Amino acid sequence: MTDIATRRRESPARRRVLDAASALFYAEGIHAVGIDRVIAEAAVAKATFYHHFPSKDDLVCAYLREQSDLVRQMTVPASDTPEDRIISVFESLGEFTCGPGFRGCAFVNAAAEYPDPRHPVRAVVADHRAWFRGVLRDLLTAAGHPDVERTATMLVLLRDGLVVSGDLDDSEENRALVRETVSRILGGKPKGGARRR
Amino acid sequence: MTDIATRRRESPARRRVLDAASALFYAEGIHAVGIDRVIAEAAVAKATFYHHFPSKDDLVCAYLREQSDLVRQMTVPASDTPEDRIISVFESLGEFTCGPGFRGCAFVNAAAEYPDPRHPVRAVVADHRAWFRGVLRDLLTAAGHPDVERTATMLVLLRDGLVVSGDLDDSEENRALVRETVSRILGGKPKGGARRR
DNA sequence: ACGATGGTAGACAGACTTGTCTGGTAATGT
DNA sequence: ACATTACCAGACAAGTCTGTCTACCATCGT
Repeated sequence: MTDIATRRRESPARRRVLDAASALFYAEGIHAVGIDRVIAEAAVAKATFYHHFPSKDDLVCAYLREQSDLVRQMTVPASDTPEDRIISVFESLGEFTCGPGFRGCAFVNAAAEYPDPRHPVRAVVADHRAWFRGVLRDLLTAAGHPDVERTATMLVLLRDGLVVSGDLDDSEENRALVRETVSRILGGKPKGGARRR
Repeated sequence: MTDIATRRRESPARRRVLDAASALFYAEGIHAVGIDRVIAEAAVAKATFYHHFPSKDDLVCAYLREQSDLVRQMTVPASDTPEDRIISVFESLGEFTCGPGFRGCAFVNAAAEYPDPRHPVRAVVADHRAWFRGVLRDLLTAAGHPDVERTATMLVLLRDGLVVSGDLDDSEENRALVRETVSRILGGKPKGGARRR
């Protein structure tokens, strides 16, 4: 979606607005950043801003959609086996949470600020999450995993844990455990109704 | 901390403010709820509010401290074996995320709205997380688990996953998988450096 | 009897919020 | 040549935000 050709065609002012908004919203939170801050940082007139984005909500959705696009472009797991590809996805995630400016997941953080499930922002978040779950489902299926749906759900839990704890706890410690955690989740074979106890 | 004796001794107006603030902050977010909303809901004069809470930040911290106290009171895992107690803690959490008014974790949501790690709100969040990790560490130690620290870290990741995904995805599905997920995390024995490939 | 404490009601200040509107300039496509 | 489009600068409206302040009332311990 947001490839180079599209960017070249798009208006420079709009680009500056989106870049400024992304940096500010992610670093400081959405409600905490006013339109005036965004247009000042983007060096854009107010009328120009409202020409490209009819409301702040539109800007927020555009910000999240672009983040989703960027994540999708970066998530191209290139490894030998499908199982290694799953591990690769999560190791990238673990490294991401150790990055210098990491402040949690843009989607989780945005959802915390927009509690109404019917709000458009929530739809963008849900769309992104559905995509990620689909990636995991495909990889598990390709790996011939015997319990695709349930394991995909568990891996989504791990994903959310990594982005939250990566912001609030020691992200290096988490990164060092990513591989082992994925292995434990993948490796526990349920084998019918037999439960440990 | 917040036991019945303390509550009886405390001022009714302050109690109403804290109750109103807790409900509003949790349901709608902190930045989205102004002081005027809180004092109107609590039926309290503005001067009275600022008498008990010098600033909004103080109110937010008091809200989170009380939530932490409530969680600690509710987290009294009564089961036979320590391992069952761990499962019990997470099954309670899974049920909690299925509750009617569940809107995610108060601490995670608050942290999303206060990105500055040096902010007092972040200290309350960190304190709560340290307590929870300590509970897991103690239970794992009591259970004689061979890998206490690393497994505690993984279980914290699971906790964060449950509270985030419980708000954004199908919380019933997560609840149905809690027991199995904890088992997989506990059960995968690292046994020296042997890694699956 | 009296001061301290805790409470109510509401005006006020000053900053900040989103969003609209006027007016003018520059580039671009037909 | 001309209309459309994109852009800039900034005033403005109407509301909300946190926090302060005045003025008054009730209760209670000493």
